[in-house]
Amino acid sequence: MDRDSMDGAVKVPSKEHGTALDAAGSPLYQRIAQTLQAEIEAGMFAVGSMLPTESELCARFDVSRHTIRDALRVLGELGMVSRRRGSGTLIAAGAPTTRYVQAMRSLEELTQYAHDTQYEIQRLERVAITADVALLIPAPVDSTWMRLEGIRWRPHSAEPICATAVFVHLRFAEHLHDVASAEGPVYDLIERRSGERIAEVVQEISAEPLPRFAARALGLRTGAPSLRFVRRYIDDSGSTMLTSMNWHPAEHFVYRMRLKRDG
Amino acid sequence: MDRDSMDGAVKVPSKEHGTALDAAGSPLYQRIAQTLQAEIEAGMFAVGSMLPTESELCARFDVSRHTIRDALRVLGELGMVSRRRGSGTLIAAGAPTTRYVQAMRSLEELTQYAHDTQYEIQRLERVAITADVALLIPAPVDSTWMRLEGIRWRPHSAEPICATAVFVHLRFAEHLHDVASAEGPVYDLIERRSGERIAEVVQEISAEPLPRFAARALGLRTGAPSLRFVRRYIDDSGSTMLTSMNWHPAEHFVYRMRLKRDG
DNA sequence: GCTGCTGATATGTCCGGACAACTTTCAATG
DNA sequence: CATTGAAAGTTGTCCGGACATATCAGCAGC
Repeated sequence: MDRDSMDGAVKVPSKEHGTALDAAGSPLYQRIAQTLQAEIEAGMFAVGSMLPTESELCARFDVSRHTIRDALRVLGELGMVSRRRGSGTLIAAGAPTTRYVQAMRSLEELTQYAHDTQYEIQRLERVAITADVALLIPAPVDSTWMRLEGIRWRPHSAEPICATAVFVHLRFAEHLHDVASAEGPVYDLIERRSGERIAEVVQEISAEPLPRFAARALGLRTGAPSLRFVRRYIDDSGSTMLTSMNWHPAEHFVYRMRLKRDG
Repeated sequence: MDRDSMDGAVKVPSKEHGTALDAAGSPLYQRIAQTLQAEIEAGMFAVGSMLPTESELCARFDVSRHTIRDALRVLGELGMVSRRRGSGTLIAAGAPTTRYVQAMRSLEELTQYAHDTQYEIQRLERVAITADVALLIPAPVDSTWMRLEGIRWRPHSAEPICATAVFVHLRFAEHLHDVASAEGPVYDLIERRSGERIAEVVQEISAEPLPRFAARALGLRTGAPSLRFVRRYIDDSGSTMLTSMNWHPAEHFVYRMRLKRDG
């Protein structure tokens, strides 16, 4: 009944209309967000349960609904709560999530190939998936996919950067007819022509001996040490659109990534 | 004078009070944001110049200031504009930035070692930096650093995961005296005890032959193929706090990362 | 010419209210 | 018992207004 008995750590002394920075040095909605964050971190609200409703929080802190919504928006951006119309505010995490992020503007930054490198396609064929690549794509053994084989070159260099094998799902086969003369990476071609969007990319990096076809393409012996990248391009439903495999000779390639603390 | 003459692509037909979804299927502020985004991308507003003020946009779209602010907040989250109180809204980019992100809650996810792996320290010493590691740390040749040498084990396995060499800046030497008995990774120890925060991590992955000390620790021959990770932990000022180097035997390790399209 | 003040202007914060859209609950109905 | 439908509750959207605070241009004064 008496709402004053459950006030919470945020003092609002004068308060007649709407003056910023009432008590402390930071805005009211930020202080409310900090109070709620501290209470969630302290376990006063259990993860998985519901936060009090907006109107209850309005009463508790004695502020307008707009101010409460600004505070809840801050918690949402921290990943601590998730909100659903009609349902309420769910406490999603006991602490701010995603403290370190690697961000890139485009998928080209993922591959780290310079913009002026050239891709030479040596082969384009329909193939039945063998057991060794079935796990990598992933796809059922004996299912049919399009397979591209090629080499990537630096502009004025005699040495190739890497050998590649790209497996593309059959439903995109029609978009590959002139892939040899097209510009840019294969996934970009597929995304532009089919209209399907890449929702996620999974990249696996490992040290592997060169398979025969890659060794031949690179002019090295089969089994020579190499750095292998397998990139799966995945759509909204979670199924693989295409998988690219790249073998880099061991001596000539370093993959670099940078993570920054966010906030 | 006549504000109707400069209306922009967003139709607001009926409109008497504030009904959601007036014309199309999405809220008004989102449609306004999309309109402005398209205009910026089309070059109608130059990058580096100022967007019209909130009140001008209110007049143009014939909506309240609150709705305009919601739209500008969307553009801000996309990284296209940056706003400054008293100054105005600066157009920061011609297209949404950082479309793909890899996020992690802690740096332990970067290393991908399971939580229950154990780190056995075999050596702790002051060393003068030699030319071959000077570039990796990076540090001047002949400068003095602390060097930790060790092996990481899976709990009930006879085979080690990797051999490691960690170089720690001298100013943290005092925090390493009982590192052998301490829990958790070295960077975490340093961060907790020194109070200095890691602002950034740079990781380099390459295929390298095993150096002698690592080969001995892993029970393999020198020069055997391996996957090497070099991680630099960097403070706010941009200087390296510590650098960790890890050699994984080629057959037993795959580094996996996942990037999602955001928004 | 430089400094400092003043006023205009822009965004930030906060209040109030109203209706829309969605979810959940529960009672009535078949 | 299962299904439907109404009602209550909750968040989303949008309007109006007011004042606070930061920025900048211009002007007066030294």
